[in-house]
Amino acid sequence: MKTEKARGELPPGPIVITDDELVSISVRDLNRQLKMRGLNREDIIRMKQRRRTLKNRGYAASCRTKRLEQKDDLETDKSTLLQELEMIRQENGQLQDEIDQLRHKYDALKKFALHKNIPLPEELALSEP
Amino acid sequence: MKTEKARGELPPGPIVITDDELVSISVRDLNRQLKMRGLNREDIIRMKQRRRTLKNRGYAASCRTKRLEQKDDLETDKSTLLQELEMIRQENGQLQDEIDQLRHKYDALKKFALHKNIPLPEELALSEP
DNA sequence: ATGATCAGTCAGCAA
DNA sequence: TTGCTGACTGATCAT
Repeated sequence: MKTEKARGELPPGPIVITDDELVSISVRDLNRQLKMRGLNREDIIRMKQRRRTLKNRGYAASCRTKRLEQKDDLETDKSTLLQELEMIRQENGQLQDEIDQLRHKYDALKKFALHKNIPLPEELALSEP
Repeated sequence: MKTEKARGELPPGPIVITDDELVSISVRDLNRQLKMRGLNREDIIRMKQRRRTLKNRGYAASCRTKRLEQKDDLETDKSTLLQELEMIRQENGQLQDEIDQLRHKYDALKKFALHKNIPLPEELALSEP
């Protein structure tokens, strides 16, 4: 970052405006200020260019910040998804266990009926693959 | 990218070496070459600096490439995880359906026994919340 | 004109 | 010395 020049109250001199002011001032006001003091076309062009450069400096900073934010977002998304996946995998295992238990009990019930020679209705006698 | 200067076969002149050569040559060889031709200390310093700059240009390119790759990796990881999550959610739903079906059939079997006044063994008579 | 982004340059850190 | 990265600059593109 370039150092900032201190500025008095509008002394007509070579240093007319600080960087901060130059970037924030509107084009209209800038032109007015430039006209108020008598400035070379060269100086005016230089001033305009300095303004553009300062703006660019800001844009570049935004760009970098944005890039970092996007990266952070992606990383956050990723770890969130990983956690979510882990949760669901666990849930999945529990469901599988539940199925196994149910199937066991169902089979036991059928076996009981079979031993007792109790005929089951067709739709209840089917086995589960 | 800066343009590349063509070079003849070691003519002792101001242009001694191309950019490509300058970045790839070893420091030892560079020093040898510089000594072979009689060069100012200034020219030598300039040459060294040019070499460093060229190297930096390459480093910057690597840095950008790397950054892009990492971003791509993150994005790939993310979409993979999303797919995986979708798969597992579906699987989960299927398991849940299976459980519901099993539970229905189990209940039906118990109800059947109840109507027929068939006493069930205790561990088979329990209901599942 | 403004804003964003790329490639190149330099400073400064780390290996 | 080498390699990497943050910040700055100018070029270039789009709005």
